[in-house]
Amino acid sequence: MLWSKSFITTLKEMPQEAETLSHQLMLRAGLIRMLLAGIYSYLPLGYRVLARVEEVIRQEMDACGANELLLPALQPLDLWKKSGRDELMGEVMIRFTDRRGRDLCLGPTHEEVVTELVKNCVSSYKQLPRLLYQVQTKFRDEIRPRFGLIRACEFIMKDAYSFDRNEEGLDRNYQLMFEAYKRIFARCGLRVLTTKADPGVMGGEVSHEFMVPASNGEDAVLVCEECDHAKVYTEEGKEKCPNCNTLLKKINAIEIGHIFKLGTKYSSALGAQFSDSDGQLKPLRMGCYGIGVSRLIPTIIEQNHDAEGIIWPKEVSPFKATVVALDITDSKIIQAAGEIYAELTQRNIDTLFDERDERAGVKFKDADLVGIPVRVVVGRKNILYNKIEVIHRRSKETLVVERKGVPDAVADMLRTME
RNA sequence: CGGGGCGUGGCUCAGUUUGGCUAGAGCGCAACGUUUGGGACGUUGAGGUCACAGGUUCAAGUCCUGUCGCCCCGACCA
Repeated sequence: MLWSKSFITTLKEMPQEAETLSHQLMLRAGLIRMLLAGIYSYLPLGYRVLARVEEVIRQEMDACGANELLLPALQPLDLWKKSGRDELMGEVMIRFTDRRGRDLCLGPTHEEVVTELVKNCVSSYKQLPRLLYQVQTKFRDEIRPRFGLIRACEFIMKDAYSFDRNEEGLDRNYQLMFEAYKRIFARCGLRVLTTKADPGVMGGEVSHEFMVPASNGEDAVLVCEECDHAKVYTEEGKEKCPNCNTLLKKINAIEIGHIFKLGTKYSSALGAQFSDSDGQLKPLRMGCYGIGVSRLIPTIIEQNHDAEGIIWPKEVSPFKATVVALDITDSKIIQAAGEIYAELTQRNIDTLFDERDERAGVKFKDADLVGIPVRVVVGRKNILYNKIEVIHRRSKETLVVERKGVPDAVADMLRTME
C-alpha cells in the first residue's frame, strides 16, 4: 500500500484526551479516534491490526474444531428475563423499546441467544459435542469507560460456546480452549498469566482468567516471578508460590480472556435439553470462552513499545514491512524503492511504501511511531553503492545489503522474529 | 454516582488570578523560494459560535448560575 494514498493520521504531539500509554500511542499512530467516551472509530491502521488479531483467533478456534457463526446484537429482553440476568446486568445493558413496543437490548454478551439457538437445533446426544464461536460487537453502558479501547462501551469480543452431553465432555472442551488461548496470546506477542477466577454474573463453578501484566491494568494479581504462577489478588498477606516457594508479588494486569464452565445454568433456565443414549431428557452442559479482541490491541501495545512508538509483534502488525524512500525527487531512489516494494508484495509480504514527499526525519519518526517490524530504507548514501538498509524495529539492528538481496533479507528477518 | 482536573482554529497550548478596544503562539494546512539521512528555514495567506445556555456590566475568553463533553481516582468487567 502507498502511504501517500492511505488515510494515516499520525500525531506529532500527545493528545490531551489520553493519559494511558497505549491510548496515547493508538491515537498518535492513527489507529483510532474517539467519537464519545468509550466509543471509537477504527482508522485503517487500527482496523488492519484488528483484522490480524481476529485472524490469529480464527485460526486457533478453527483448529479446535469450533465453527464460526454470527449472532444478533439486537436481542429481546424476554430472553434475559428467563435467565434471570435482566436484573443482574442492570444499567450496564442498553435497553429500549422499538416501534412495535417490543422491549429490546443491545447484547452485552450472548449466552442466552446462543443457548436459544442450540436448543432449537440440537435434540440428540448424537449431535454433540458442539463448539461454536463468534467475533462480534458488544455493548455495555460502563460505569466508567477508560483507557481507550481497554474499557469501552462498544467493543469487539470473541466468544466461544461449548455444548456437551456430560461433565467429561465439558472438561475436554474447556481444556481445549485453555490451550488454544495460550497459543493465541503467545502469537499476539504477549506474556500472559492464568488465574483461577470468580465466575461472577456468568455463573458456573469454575473459571480461569488470562491476565497480561501492565502498569495500568485494572486487576491486581499475585504472581511468582520464577514460574509465572499467578492468582487473583484478594488481600494483603505474604504468600509463597506452591511450585517454587518464592514470595508472590502483587502486580497490575489487564484481563484479556476469561473462560467458564457454565454447567447447566443457561440450558436449564431456557429449557435447552437433549435426548441422551439412555432415553433421558437432559440439559446441555455448557462452557463459554471470551476474548476481549479490541482490548487486545492496547494490551499488545502496553507490552510492545519503546520511547519512539509501537513495536508490533509480526503476527498482528498492520504491515509486515515498510519501504521508506528518502528524497523521492532522486530518480535512482524512487525507482529502487518502487521495485523493492513490488518485489516484497510479490512475495506476499504485506508492505507499506512510504513514498511521500517528506523529509527523512518525518518519515523516520512516523515509521518508529507506527511500529512496522521491518523497515527498508532507500537513501542516497547507500544507493550509490547499490546497497539498501534493512532495519529491525525492535532491536534496531541494521543490515546493509546488496540491492538484489533485499527481499531475502526482509524475509529472513521476519522469519527469525518472535 | 461521589472526589479531582480540564474545555480557546485540525493538533498542543498561552491569555482567565486582577473584565478593557480588531483573541495570540507553535505545529499542521495553501502558495512561492531555499533546503533534503532523524519531525528544516524564510516570506505570504487561509482557518475561531473562546464547549453550550442564561445572567451581571458601559464592556465578558476572563465574573455569577445552570447544562453538556473529555481525562484521572473509586464500585463493574473482556
